[in-house]
Amino acid sequence: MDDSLFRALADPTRRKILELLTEKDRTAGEIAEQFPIAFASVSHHLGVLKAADLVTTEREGQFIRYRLNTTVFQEVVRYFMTRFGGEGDKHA
Amino acid sequence: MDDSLFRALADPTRRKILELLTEKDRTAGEIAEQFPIAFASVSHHLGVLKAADLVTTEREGQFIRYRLNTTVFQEVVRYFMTRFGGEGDKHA
DNA sequence: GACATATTTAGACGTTTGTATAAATATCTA
DNA sequence: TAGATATTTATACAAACGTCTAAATATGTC
Repeated sequence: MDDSLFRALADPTRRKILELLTEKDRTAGEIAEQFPIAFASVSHHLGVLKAADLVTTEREGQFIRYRLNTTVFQEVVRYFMTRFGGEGDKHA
Repeated sequence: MDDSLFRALADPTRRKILELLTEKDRTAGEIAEQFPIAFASVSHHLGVLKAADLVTTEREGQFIRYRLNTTVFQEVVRYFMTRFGGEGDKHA
């Protein structure tokens, strides 16, 4: 399990971004306007999330669309269930 | 979901500590000797894990025994499954 | 090409983090 | 009480982090 993944999840703004992307894909600007910090700061967070492979990007003209990479989340769930799950998956 | 939890998981040494505690409960010293860093540094990590409620402690004479708090891990799994799971729990 | 919009990159700055050493606290044994 | 062992707390410091402003890059429109 990659270190960058957990470091990426450590910041609350980034987790909020991921939750926003759960609803639907969004452009960088759409994401940024949800937060009280500078666009450049959000862009930095998006870069961290992308480096951790938690999101993917696709250019659409001027815009860059961000999408959740659900595959990685399934790996995270597996990580926790196998190592620390206890009986956590019994009633899943 | 508490912020301290994800911050606690962000450090590789702390994740290693948690994996050690998966096998069996251990005293602070038993944990510390597994790492190349100072005992005091490991003690700091243990404090972070305890503050995040990822471990519990119990004094046994001179020793302090650390134990994994599996309840919190189940909450983490639930967090990921509900928010980002996609179809991750279908084949669990 | 020139200008507007969308986004990232660069550089700076204060805060947090992980580590170390030294001192403090707690328990056990004699 | 004195001394040994186990662990934490205090303090310091370099590295990493989150944020900012300004500049750079990319695309679309005129």
